Amino acid sequence: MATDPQSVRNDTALTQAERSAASDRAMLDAAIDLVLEHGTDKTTLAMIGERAGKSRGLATYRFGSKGGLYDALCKSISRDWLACLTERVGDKVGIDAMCTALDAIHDFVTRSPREGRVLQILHAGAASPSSEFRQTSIDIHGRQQSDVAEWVRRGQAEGSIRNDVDADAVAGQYIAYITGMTHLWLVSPDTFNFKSANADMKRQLRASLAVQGAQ
Amino acid sequence: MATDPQSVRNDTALTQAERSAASDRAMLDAAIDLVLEHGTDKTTLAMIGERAGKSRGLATYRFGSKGGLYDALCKSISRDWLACLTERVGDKVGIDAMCTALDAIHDFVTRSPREGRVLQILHAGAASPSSEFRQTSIDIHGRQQSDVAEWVRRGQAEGSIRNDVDADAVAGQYIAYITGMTHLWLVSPDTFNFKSANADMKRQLRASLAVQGAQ
DNA sequence: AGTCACTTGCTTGTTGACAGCAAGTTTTGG
DNA sequence: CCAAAACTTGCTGTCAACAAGCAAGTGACT
Repeated sequence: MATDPQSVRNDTALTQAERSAASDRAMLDAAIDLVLEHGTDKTTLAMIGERAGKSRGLATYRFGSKGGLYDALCKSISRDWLACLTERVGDKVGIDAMCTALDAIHDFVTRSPREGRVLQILHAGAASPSSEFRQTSIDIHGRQQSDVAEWVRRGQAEGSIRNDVDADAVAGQYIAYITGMTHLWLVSPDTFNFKSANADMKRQLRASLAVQGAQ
Repeated sequence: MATDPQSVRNDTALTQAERSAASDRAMLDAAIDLVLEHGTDKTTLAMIGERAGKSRGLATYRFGSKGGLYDALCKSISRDWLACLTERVGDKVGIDAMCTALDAIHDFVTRSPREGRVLQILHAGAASPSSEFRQTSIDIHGRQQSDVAEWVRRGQAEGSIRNDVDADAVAGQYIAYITGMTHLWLVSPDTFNFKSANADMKRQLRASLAVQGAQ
């Protein structure tokens, strides 16, 4: 009973959990900076640890390996993106949900351009056979695709989407388009007009999915 | 005319140019193997030189750097792909050209799966800020996109494509879709049905671009 | 033909940097 | 005070990049 931890801990002292959470965040933030500057391969674990105000070895110690760190970073940003998406889409379904998702992508990339770019770079890296978050990337795409397919099915149920389209096929095309569009924007942001591409896509979605005369 | 080099050269002796061309090819072939096995980053220049039957230092000497080698490899495979594409498409225009190009992709990936996969991996790598063939990748996409836009315009000129669509916007969407589709197929070939995705896309192209009542 | 000056293809030695590990040191908390 | 957790430092093997060199090829001139 005698000891009271809080009485002897000053402002800077944190609990163990707080310490590690804070240093994890600092290192992931540093990793975002460095990946944007130098890419994933020319960023070193020592650079990440030191920019986070820690030692050169901490990143390795905490995340196990370079791939492990990027996997954690991918999951962290994906969480934010998913939060942004679900907040925007809410419980919309059908064409509305698909169009709102396009807006959500644009919003996320505008509000968090650094995180958005890094997420793209990481997903692109999943193409490599040696990638450690290949499976993570596959899972994310799979989940997004089944979400979209569900939007389409509910749109058909409520009568806003034609019944003669295959929900899974539409979802596949939609996800492929988004994947390609974000990749092209990432590689050359100047020659790619995100906003007008989105407007075109929305028009396209309505034209090909909406039931005749509806909307 | 006095000297006749060919008379004194035996079977195994090659001219300098032939020698370097042969070793370049051998190293690019070795690089394809190794990139498929280990990815770009875990493949070493020494491995490439040695699998090509040469020394560990030749790849660096000839291509200057790891990035330089991958840039050369990207250009080499792109040449084959472009040849395959132009052979298939010929002087088709409009929706025909766009659908044939989808078939050409499927053909190329079926006939040269190794080259196709490596090309995808390299293009994905262009996402990194440190990539040395970033510009190469941008140029290739730009050229493809303007080719597609030209197909659309000629299709409009010959009356097979509606006049109220914007050729550049259509080309952008088409290229974005192809980019995403090939990426998704690369990352998880098992969960992605290339053939049926192509069929869906063709239907989609005809539905959204064809003049009412034509075809 | 012969040999000499020069170029080109290729190999080997070396250096600096990095990932990953292991053995330590400091901080926390009971 | 001591165990556990957070963190640092020392070290090793590997790699990209470079540089110095060797050997085969090439052309010019006799």
